[in-house]
Amino acid sequence: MSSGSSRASGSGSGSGASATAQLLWGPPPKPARGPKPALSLDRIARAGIEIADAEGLGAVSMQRVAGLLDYTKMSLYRYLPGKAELVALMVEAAVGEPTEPVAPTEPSGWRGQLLDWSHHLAAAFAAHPWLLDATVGPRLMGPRELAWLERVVAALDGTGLTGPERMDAAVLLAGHVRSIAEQARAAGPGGEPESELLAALGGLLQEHADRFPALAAATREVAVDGGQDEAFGFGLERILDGLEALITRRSGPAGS
Amino acid sequence: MSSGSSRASGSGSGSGASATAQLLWGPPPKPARGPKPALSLDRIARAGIEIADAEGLGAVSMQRVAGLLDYTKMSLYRYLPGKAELVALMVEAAVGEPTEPVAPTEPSGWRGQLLDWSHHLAAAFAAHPWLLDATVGPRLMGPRELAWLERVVAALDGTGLTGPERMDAAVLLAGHVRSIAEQARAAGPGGEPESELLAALGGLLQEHADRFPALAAATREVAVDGGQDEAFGFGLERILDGLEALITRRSGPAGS
DNA sequence: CAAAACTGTGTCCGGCGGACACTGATTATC
DNA sequence: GATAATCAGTGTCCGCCGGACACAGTTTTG
Repeated sequence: MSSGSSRASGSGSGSGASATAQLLWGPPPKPARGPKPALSLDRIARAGIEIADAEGLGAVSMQRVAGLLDYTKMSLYRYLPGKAELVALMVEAAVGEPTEPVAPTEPSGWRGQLLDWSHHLAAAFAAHPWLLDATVGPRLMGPRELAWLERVVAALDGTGLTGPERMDAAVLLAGHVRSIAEQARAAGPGGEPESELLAALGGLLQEHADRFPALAAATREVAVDGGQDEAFGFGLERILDGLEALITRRSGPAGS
Repeated sequence: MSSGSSRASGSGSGSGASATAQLLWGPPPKPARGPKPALSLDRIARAGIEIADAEGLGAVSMQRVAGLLDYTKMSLYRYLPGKAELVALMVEAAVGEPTEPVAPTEPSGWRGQLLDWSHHLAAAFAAHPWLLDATVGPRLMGPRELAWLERVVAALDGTGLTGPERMDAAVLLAGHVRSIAEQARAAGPGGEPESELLAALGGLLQEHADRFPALAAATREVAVDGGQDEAFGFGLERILDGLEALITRRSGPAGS
């Protein structure tokens, strides 16, 4: 199901969406009658994260997670309806609480807020690269994840942007952070500029430079410039510039 | 998976990267000695696309593809080293040849070029939603895919942007198109505004509106506004505005 | 005509997510 | 305190996946 993703779940017992919602949003730890559970959702999620951090999301299977906790695979199904829910919990645990706004809301402070937010999000992706795999496609988000979204939308309060526009801006920013994070991962966990993959791609590009003249020329310059950090900042500044242009264009003629 | 995705291949026989490269870039159809192959890479890829279009990338397995062609699974391995290569071929076949630039390169024609390019890319994602799943993470790109990238980089020739900056702009645009395409897919293949998933998310959001005030307020307005199309255009205009700001800022003081 | 080379097949393996029936511990009720 | 309901953890089974490998059949080369 890993790569398959999209529409696959919901085959088994519960209604997939609401089951996930219950786990992510309303986990009332009812006092039960039988024996006390030896495991907990938190421990399970942390075990999954440990595996994913070390070997990627593909290495996370029920058996692996259970084995790491010295239990059998089926024990986990007493806590989670399926693997999709496990991943959802892992994501929710790994993203962490969003950081507080740096400064209340100075005039044009939104730009600093968004900059800060983007860097924090990028840091989360860097710390847990598998988040890129776990957050693709339509899914149900947890409270932590929504809180991140809330922060960026709230930062745009008072800018004159409509609600949908603020949402669109959030999507725009998040998309950029994702793109760069994926690019950075392709280049290798460390700073090595040449993963076997990038080297192969570069070789092919130079080999067929006649078919891709602009591209070949552009990539030849990359070595001189920095790397992914530059790309991150560049796109970020472009987006913020674009937002600023819209905001001033709207408030300019009427207000100040 | 999907999700497995990332680093999983390369276990078996050939060196994963170069094998894929050979299939995508240099397929010299050598005249062979034995019986003529009854299948072809093209037919196999098209069968895979047919399944993926109908049921998503998760439904694409060797057995399914082989079955659709009335062959057995192992026959396919005579043509492809593994599933990763199959997906790579499917992507390369599905993206299609990039469209020609609309107008040579008028002054500030780059903006129209990029707009056109983005819409064509969005159309590709809409026609084959599984492309979103198939193009995540570090992969080797085929000539068609590189040609798309080439077109956007070429469109920025003569704008004063450096090579890396042009690449960064391409990543920025592509990331935006991806984000919107994923959002659109979540809303449902048709135009239904309420997939079960979005409804659940909206319900949760209103239920906890106190924790996400800005978000709750922003999403309440969504119904009034259009939908994903607006989001696409909005982000696109912001990015282009940001690029234009940089371009004019650079060439302004010196040139015209 | 033989031999080599190649295509397609059947069978097997380990691993995956998950269903289901079961044992055993715990606790609420009488 | 005895009993019955309930729930945690286990073992076994299934179908499906990607892939390895040996084999049969066919066609070209010498």
